[in-house]
Amino acid sequence: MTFVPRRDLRADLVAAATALLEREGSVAAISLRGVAREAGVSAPAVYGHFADLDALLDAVLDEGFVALRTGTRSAAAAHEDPVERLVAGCRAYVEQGMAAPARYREMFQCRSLPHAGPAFDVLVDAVRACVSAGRSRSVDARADAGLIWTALHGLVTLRVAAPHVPWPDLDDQLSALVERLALLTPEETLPPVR
Amino acid sequence: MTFVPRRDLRADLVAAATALLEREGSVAAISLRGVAREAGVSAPAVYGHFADLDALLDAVLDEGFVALRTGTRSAAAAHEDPVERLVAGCRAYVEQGMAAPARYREMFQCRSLPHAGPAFDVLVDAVRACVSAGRSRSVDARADAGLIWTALHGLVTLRVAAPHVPWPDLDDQLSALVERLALLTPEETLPPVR
DNA sequence: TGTACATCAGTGAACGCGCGTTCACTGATGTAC
DNA sequence: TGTACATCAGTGAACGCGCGTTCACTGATGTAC
Repeated sequence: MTFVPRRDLRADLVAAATALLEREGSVAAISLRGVAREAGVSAPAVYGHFADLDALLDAVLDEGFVALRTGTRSAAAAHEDPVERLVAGCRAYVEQGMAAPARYREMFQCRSLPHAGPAFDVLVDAVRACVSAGRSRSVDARADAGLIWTALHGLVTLRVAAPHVPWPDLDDQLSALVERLALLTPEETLPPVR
Repeated sequence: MTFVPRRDLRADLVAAATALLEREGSVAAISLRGVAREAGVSAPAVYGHFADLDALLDAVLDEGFVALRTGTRSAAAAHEDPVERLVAGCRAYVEQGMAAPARYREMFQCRSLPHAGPAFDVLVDAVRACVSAGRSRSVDARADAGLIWTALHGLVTLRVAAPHVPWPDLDDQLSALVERLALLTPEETLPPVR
């Protein structure tokens, strides 16, 4: 029995394609030969692990969805207060997106967004928790969660697209967006709903 | 003197590339030969009007910026009330973006966004007009305009990216975003600032 | 322990294809006389 | 009005290139005896 696998070429290929994606800025600029070159392997070697280039790129984007989901979940889980949970989750979403902007953009392009539904429900629940705690005036948590997602998506993509614009502090923008769109109220204003 | 120019191949090429862009979904999928084919002309004919494919694509995106600017300006100009102006301009922005989604996306990708500055100032002024009329509680019009732009950008790109999601009514979302992010107040609540 | 063999991940050469770009050309349009 | 010519937008053939994909292969690893 060997505990030292020589190499996980499949993972290396996904990593190479991910690096290439950020360097080139678009999946359309990525070639199977280019990924193989980046991974230090011959082009036909790719076929041992993926049916074709599309399957490899699918794996890259799937990894992005996993990172987005686990990142936001663990960030939210680190807080007890529902408002802090909501804001922390949103911040993690933006950070995950901006950490790999080209991958983030491609994830939301021409795909069925298979992971979107459950992830969005988590956001809706986070808003509902704020309402239950008397910290949000929202009367339609699902609709307001949609506004928040929209704004977070805009925050990631617009900042990455226009890096030369003198943007305000990211955290200030994020806090303002979440506070206003989730209709958050100062902690002391409203008593919890009975 | 002839008033019937036989054909404006330059305009035809830009139109062909624009159509191709929406069909393919990405500038990276567009080839010089493909554009020439779409325009019914040989590939070398392109060189009579553009230095290369990049110059042609620049013309396509420039046309997009012009459409975005003129569309929002004329929509805003149709209203007297500052809140109506702001909302109408924002709605026109979203409509222009969604009318040519692939072009819109590419406009905000890897480019210096040359037209962004002045266009953004128009938005800032629109928010300021609401403040002056006592219709907005904003204390930082520039920052709040940044939030609005962010949200509008997210609205266009997220809806286009996730068409299968059962989105709420576009106008409802747009109104809610602008109202909350521009800190608009009901007309009768505040008297105009003196 | 040593030898023969099966397995299989990765290689290198080859293919056909569409690409960007060049070049000499053609043929319609406009002008000079 | 008619003829000769200059202009110039667009053509078709050709080039070299990187691509995706195939194929027979190689050589290291693990197993059977």
